[in-house]
Amino acid sequence: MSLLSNILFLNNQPTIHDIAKALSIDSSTVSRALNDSPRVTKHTKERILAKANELGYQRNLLALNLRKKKTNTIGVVVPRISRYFFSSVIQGIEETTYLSGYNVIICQSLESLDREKKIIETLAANRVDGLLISVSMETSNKEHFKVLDNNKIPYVFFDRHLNSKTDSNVLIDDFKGGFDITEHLILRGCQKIVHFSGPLDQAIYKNRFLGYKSALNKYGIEFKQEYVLTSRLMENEGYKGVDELTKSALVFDAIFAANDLSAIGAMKSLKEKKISIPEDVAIVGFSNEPISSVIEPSLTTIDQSGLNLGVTATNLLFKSIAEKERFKQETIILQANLVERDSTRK
Amino acid sequence: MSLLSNILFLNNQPTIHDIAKALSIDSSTVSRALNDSPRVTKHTKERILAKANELGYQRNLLALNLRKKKTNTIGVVVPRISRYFFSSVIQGIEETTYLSGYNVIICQSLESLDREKKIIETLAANRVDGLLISVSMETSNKEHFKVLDNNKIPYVFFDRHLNSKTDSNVLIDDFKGGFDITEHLILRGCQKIVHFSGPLDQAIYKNRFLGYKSALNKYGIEFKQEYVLTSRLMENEGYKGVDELTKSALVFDAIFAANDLSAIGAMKSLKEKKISIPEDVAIVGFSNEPISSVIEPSLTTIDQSGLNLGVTATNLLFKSIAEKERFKQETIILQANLVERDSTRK
DNA sequence: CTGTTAGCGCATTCAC
DNA sequence: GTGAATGCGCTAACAG
Repeated sequence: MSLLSNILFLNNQPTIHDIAKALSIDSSTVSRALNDSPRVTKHTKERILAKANELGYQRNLLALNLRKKKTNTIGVVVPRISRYFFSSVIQGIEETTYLSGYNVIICQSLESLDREKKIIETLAANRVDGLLISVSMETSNKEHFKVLDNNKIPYVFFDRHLNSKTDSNVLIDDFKGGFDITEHLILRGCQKIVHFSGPLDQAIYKNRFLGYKSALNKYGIEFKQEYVLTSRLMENEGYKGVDELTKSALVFDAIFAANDLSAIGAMKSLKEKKISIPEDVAIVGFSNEPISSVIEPSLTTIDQSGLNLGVTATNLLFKSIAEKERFKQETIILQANLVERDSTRK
Repeated sequence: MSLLSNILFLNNQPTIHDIAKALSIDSSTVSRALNDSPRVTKHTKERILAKANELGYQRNLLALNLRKKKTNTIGVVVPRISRYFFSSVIQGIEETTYLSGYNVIICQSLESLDREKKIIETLAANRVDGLLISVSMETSNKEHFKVLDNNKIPYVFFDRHLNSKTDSNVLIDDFKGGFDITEHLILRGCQKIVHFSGPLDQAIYKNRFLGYKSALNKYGIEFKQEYVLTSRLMENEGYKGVDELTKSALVFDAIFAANDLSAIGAMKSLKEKKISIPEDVAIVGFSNEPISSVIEPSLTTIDQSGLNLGVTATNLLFKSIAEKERFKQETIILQANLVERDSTRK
């Protein structure tokens, strides 16, 4: 029999039927034993567990999930995992899911709408129980979320959202962040503040921009369009932004960059041009990238606490999953604080 | 009928049977049509597709994969996605899988053996077609890989491996890297080179260490144990390392850190202590972290090209998956080049 | 070209 | 406490 079972099991992964056959019992009993059902004798339970171990049995989650119509898995979609902000959000997500036994599938859209579409379809096809997403820079509507609605898969936007009250969102107060950071610069004596902005059909960049304008307005500083440089906020765009500024001979005494990458790029360019940042030009970024404190200790930023955001978003999603039928949409806005790295500056 | 179908489909995700019933045909025809089989009339194909669209049908990959015994998915396990090196490897992996229609599940062990075990079990239970892994710092044997062997799931180690010829590995030539970097320091006049090393039961750290020793030997410099500081190479450990060195009053003129994090930590500490790095102490890291060039333009590193590593590892895994039965183990060693960031140094 | 049948691996109802 | 039967959603062999 040992030989027979060896032949039978050689090329196939063992199933509950295999272990049932080997023990001359029914597979349903094996199933119960493996799930530690109280309706199975201790004795048979032990025999089954021993056999399962012997055969190297590993339960098939595909079959289980198909049967249960639940995967215990949530999908996470971010533009790029290499961005510190997103990996810290993921950290928060995983901490939360780990405790409740949920699994996480992490996907990167790489700022491409096409990839985002494909990812969402795949996740829906894989029947994830829910979805956490921060949309790509190319995403401005939620057509491709219909698949999720059709399949009743709940989802929560975090950080990068679509500005809709009918969605569930966990957000940073970007308006206040933009306002605070601009005010901070003004109070330090800056009057000609350049703003490196992102795509304005993206709610977060629009709100940061509006915060910027609002602060200027409060202090009676005239808003000038030429002080706003719009890009996709990649590092090289921050770099080129400074180039443009110096070439155009526009006078400026501060830069408020709408994200960390562009701030870093700007910093590099200023350094190369030997424009002394602490004295002549202040840069303020929108980030919780810790590395920035090394690059430029005087860089002031808005700390977004990705960890907290991740935890909050996951819990909101869990709530939606639990409520199942017609879950109520909800928007949570977290406050982010201005962090001045180097308080010795004037 | 429209009402009936609405009631029927309200709470459940539509299946091929639903669309078959609605069209009074068999589900197998629907299946064929959805897979664009040539054995279905154009006419019925169109009817089916229209209906599928109308119902918001989304195929269930759980069922498909269960049936086909293939998931078209590979698992990737790394210590931390936030480490630039790993996220660049992932970049390479995704580029390769994207082209062949494979999906990727990314998991973080967070340097914990326990988590690594659980992750591998989950991936095995989910029947991934293969696995790419860079082990945690706590991993020194492959007991927990038995599940994969039992289920005939091929796997390839990249970067952090277990030094076994019976595995498939895609590696960096760490010995040569350690040698090159040490030689580089010696040729620049350094004689008292401190080495920040990692757990020596990890092949990569051992090999970097052996490369270090070998270079010292070549140039007739005596190896001294007190010049080697072993830790888990986190940033704060690099920081504390320098503290220890200055406290112990050990004379040194260079540091070779076995990874980027500890190099960054060391750099910070030196900066704070106002020890002029370019003149008195040289630091050399083992990394392709691009940010380091901003932190300290004079930091020389070994460039590991994570992208290339990811591509190579994925292709090797694909080969193993294709060969299926008794795939041959293979080790590929990639060369990494020394990159001197600031060539103006003496 | 389309329908019938069977089964992937599992859990769950209903019997006994 | 255990077995028999059924079905999750899908594809593939076999008919016709």
